[in-house]
Amino acid sequence: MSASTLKYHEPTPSEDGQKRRGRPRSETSKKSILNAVNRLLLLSSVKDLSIEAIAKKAGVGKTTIYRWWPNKVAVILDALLSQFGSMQDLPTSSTTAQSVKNQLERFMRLLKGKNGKILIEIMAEAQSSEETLTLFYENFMLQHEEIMANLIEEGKEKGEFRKNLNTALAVDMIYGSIVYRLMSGAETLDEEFTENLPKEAINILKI
Amino acid sequence: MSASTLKYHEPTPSEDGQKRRGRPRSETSKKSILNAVNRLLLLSSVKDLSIEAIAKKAGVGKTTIYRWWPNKVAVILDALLSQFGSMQDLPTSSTTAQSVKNQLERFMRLLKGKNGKILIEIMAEAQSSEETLTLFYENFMLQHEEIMANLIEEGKEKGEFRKNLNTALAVDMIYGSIVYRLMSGAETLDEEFTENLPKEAINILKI
Amino acid sequence: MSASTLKYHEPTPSEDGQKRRGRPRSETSKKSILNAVNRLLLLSSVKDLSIEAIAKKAGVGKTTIYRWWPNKVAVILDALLSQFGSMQDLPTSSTTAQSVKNQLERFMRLLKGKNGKILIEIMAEAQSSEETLTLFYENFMLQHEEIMANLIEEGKEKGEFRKNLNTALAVDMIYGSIVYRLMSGAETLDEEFTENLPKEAINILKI
Amino acid sequence: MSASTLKYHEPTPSEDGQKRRGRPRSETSKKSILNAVNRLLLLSSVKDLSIEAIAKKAGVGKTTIYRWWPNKVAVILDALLSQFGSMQDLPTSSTTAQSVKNQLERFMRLLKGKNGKILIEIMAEAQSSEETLTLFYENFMLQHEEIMANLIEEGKEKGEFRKNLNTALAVDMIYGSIVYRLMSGAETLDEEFTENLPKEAINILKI
DNA sequence: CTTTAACCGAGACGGTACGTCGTGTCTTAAC
DNA sequence: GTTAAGACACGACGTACCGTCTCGGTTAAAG
Repeated sequence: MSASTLKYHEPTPSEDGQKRRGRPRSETSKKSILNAVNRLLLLSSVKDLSIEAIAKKAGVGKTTIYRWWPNKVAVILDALLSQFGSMQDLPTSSTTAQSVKNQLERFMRLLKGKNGKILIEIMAEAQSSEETLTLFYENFMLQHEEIMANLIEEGKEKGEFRKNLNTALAVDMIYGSIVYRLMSGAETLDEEFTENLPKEAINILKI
Repeated sequence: MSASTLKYHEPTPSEDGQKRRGRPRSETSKKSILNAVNRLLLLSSVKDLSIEAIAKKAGVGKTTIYRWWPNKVAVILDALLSQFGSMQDLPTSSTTAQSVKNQLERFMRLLKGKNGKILIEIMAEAQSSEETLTLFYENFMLQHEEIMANLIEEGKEKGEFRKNLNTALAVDMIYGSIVYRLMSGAETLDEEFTENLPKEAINILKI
Repeated sequence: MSASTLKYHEPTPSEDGQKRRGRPRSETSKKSILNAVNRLLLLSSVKDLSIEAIAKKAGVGKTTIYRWWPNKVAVILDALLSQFGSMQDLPTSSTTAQSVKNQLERFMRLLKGKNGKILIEIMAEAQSSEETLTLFYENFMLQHEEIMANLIEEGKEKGEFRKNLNTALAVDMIYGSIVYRLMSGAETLDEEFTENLPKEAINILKI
Repeated sequence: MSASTLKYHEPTPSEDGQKRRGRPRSETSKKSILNAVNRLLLLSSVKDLSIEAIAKKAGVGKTTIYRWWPNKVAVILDALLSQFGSMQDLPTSSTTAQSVKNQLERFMRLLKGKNGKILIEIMAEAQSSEETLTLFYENFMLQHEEIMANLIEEGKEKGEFRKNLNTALAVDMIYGSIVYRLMSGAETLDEEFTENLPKEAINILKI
């Protein structure tokens, strides 16, 4: 499974057999846009990052950006995901509890350093419209949630976890605590948090 | 304890004995500003709400707003808190678990309807700067967190809750799940969620 | 010779052979701006005329005005000159004295009615900075001064005018008297003045 | 005759015999206001000088300024005239021509250095309303004009000057040339001008 | 020797306009 | 048909002053 790109990038009539007419989409432009975003994010917040600045830094017309992404959130999310690389399935572990732990650690490793801050800023920015919110949610959070939900269900079936556990709620609590911590002013996820969360998560899941 | 106002409203030299010079702050203006914000929030999102629109609606100069609040988040947060009214201490219940439940239900009742959406939008807006973030956190979330943290500690001492529980983490998980749910696109906290969260919260705290 | 436009209107790289890139300047906007200024000047003074009002009346963004003119004086001067139309050379007359008279009458005709008042208000407004002052002087007064100075020199050579006459001073006196009269509160140049000035001007020039 | 103050400074019911009740006007404030204006004029233009800045520099409430002067032009004009000191009548000279010369030189001496620039800026600022214009004209220019007009009439009667001379026009030309020169960008009246103007003025007046 | 009235400083008030920035759209010529 | 360039209408920003107002306090003449 891959989380590395959004689905905007196929030129519009994507599904017909014959070749598209006219000048093809410039891959160079796409790369330099995502590249520019990533470089700019080192210097400024998501809020302060403007499409205009991206276009200028990337040496690209604003139109080119607007043609391929619907809004700022989409571009930045795309740039961020391009950094994360593809999300391989985790190798299955001995116990489900261990799998949960692995999964959580992998997720938090993604958000180490500036990335956590940036992701939270994107999530915040995404709140401004229904459209961007689902864009963000479905392209990023949802897949992590699904993996975790499946693991929990698996644990419940195997008798490792409490049967009376509300899976959806547990997922909200686990990912919610990470998001909430980052939103409360923590610059990054400190070591204490990254160590304790998986342990405590297991505690609340187990019988 | 009161959550009804921010600390911006004392004219600058607040604590000295002698009287302030010059024309005193207009309480009428203050009220009409907070009022305007509350009325405007019914029609538009926090993002789309402009200082200019508030000033116009309130029949007030923009300067008057900027004189008393440092930014949009502060005004809106203030207006919202003025709606919530003061936060009385909860009457102590039979068990700590019950107190936790009561406290959570009270919190979620505050966020019923549009208020939940608005609060999350403020929280999102507040992400744009360190300053607004602490403003939001310290004037709203922090006091709720503290109440809950105290209850959990109390429960641990009384032997009601697990001794090995990480209090801070538990608080993050509980409030995080609410915030995260609202941030994920839920227009409001549905009945299912508001019923299940307190139950599950007790489950993870108890032995 | 033409006095009908300032030199702001050539897009920046004016003199190179190759075509300019990007969307070209909108002539429609330019016209509607100058038009709006001229209509607004009928109702309000130069001082009370705001860039914002012009933009609104012209149905144009403020930025479009700021893009092409450096300040209010420049726009208004431009609008006024667009009214005056181009300045043809006068047909040479029998005597230089007659030419001087013709030139003066033409100048004063330009300033009949509201135009005199407006021009003086622009001149007044232009005093606020070195930049606007030279803008005004070089784009309007200077050419009139030069014509007059040339005529006076010609008259001196032909023996019509006093050899010991200080040409520059004479020009200052003649145009100065007009400007000064308008600045002293005269709404317009009255008939008495417009009749007498040319006569008296000839008197002080002649032997 | 005195040109050193405007007539604003008598407290409102000026002409009745008995003393006014209440706290009398503070002369200290008046002085520090005029003083502040003169100091500020060394640093900024008349246009950029704000009532607020004057009040601050003078350590005075804005209300105090507005109580005694109707507008900015009035305050600044007042401050400038307080610098000029009183205008004594000139001692009569041998010839009227000499008197004219003396009068002109005295006038131009007043405008040496920054004062010329400032006066012209006041005159420019005064153009914005009928009221300020007459204020400026009647409190400053008019008395100079009258002296000159009287001298010219005297010269005509004595047979020194041309009988067919239009006195009003001559006055406009003479003072107009000075004003116009200063308005055209000259920082000050240079030596050449101050030497030549009186000579040329006599030339155009004489037979 | 208290009242009364006008003054004073400070500074908040409702406004207006400023000049700038970013949005998303558009119109060119070049490829 | 896409691209870079860049002009466009629009809307909001935060600031500066305007002229007015409202306080507490002062300073005199009038009662």
